[in-house]
Amino acid sequence: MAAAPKDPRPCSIADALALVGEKYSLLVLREVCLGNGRFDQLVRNTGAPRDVLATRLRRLVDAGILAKHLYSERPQRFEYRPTRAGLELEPVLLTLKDWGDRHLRPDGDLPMVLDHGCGDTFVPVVTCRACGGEARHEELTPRPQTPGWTVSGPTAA
Amino acid sequence: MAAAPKDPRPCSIADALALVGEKYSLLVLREVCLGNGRFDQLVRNTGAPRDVLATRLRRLVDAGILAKHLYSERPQRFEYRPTRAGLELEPVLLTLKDWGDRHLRPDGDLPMVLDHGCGDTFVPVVTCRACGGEARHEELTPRPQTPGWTVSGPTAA
DNA sequence: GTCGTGAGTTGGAAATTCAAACCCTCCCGT
DNA sequence: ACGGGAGGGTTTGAATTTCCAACTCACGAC
Repeated sequence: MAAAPKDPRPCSIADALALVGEKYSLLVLREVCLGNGRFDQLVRNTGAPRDVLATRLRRLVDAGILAKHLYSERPQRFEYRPTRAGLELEPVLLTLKDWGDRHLRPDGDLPMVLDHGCGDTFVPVVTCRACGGEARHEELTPRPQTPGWTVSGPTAA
Repeated sequence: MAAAPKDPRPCSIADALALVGEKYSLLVLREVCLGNGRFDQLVRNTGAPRDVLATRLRRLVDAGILAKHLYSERPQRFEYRPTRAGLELEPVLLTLKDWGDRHLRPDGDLPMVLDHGCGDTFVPVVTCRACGGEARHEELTPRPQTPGWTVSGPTAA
């Protein structure tokens, strides 16, 4: 019989969400990736209260997702920019945006469109690094590496 | 001069997060996608308080992301399963997991590994539907479709 | 009958969020 | 020198949420 764990499942998704899953954090990252990294821009564009925004920014900087960038000495003025690690969260934003575009906008009236360098409109597809095929739920088999944690069989609706 | 908007930027990311961005929602979806859709499993595996979990489940069902599935009449027992829309959030989970695996586990000690149908370990790559190329930040040009909202130029760190 | 299981609901204390106001440093025009 | 204004926050107190433990209700098993 499997152990009856008291703590939640160990999981990189949970760990990632502990850093960027709080309210506004991903919206901050969105703006910062768009190049709108100043405090007042972030307040306006995300709608976050100023104090909450200050807290989130500290956390994201501490986590190495954003960095403060001086754009003016005298008066000292900073701008937040994504670090390498922050930019690597862009796939999360892209897939989330795509889901929202497809499921929350039946009219097809998108607030933002991305153009890809190839000349076409960008639509994300998640593929397998090894074979290049699109990720389909039925072709993914989860293998928990921690004893006591299981998955339960057919996962379709 | 651009308008000075009072409301936050209209955005599918924000709209999607309004549905699935609350604490535990994506962990619930993770478990449900793994096939662990029963209330007590969700409590144990996500760590969510029972009342919060009940609230989240109602919201996700209302949003059409999960559906209740009767697995036993007398006594009536339900299980939550992802709908089509819920399964289409899997790319978000996959990219988030990958980020967590790479940035939050320097030891390379992953709590879960996914096997792909192709026989290899699954690692997600986000590609452009049109050209098949991997999405790179510098090759994506955002074009806001709503007047008054801008993006500010170079977005690299 | 009493115990155990599954799926929640209830009640109150603790932690977060929110909005508005405030502060500080500098730059500018007069 | 003085009065704005902009940028980047901090403070304060009220409104929400979260958390946790305990409780409920419906059954089935012993």
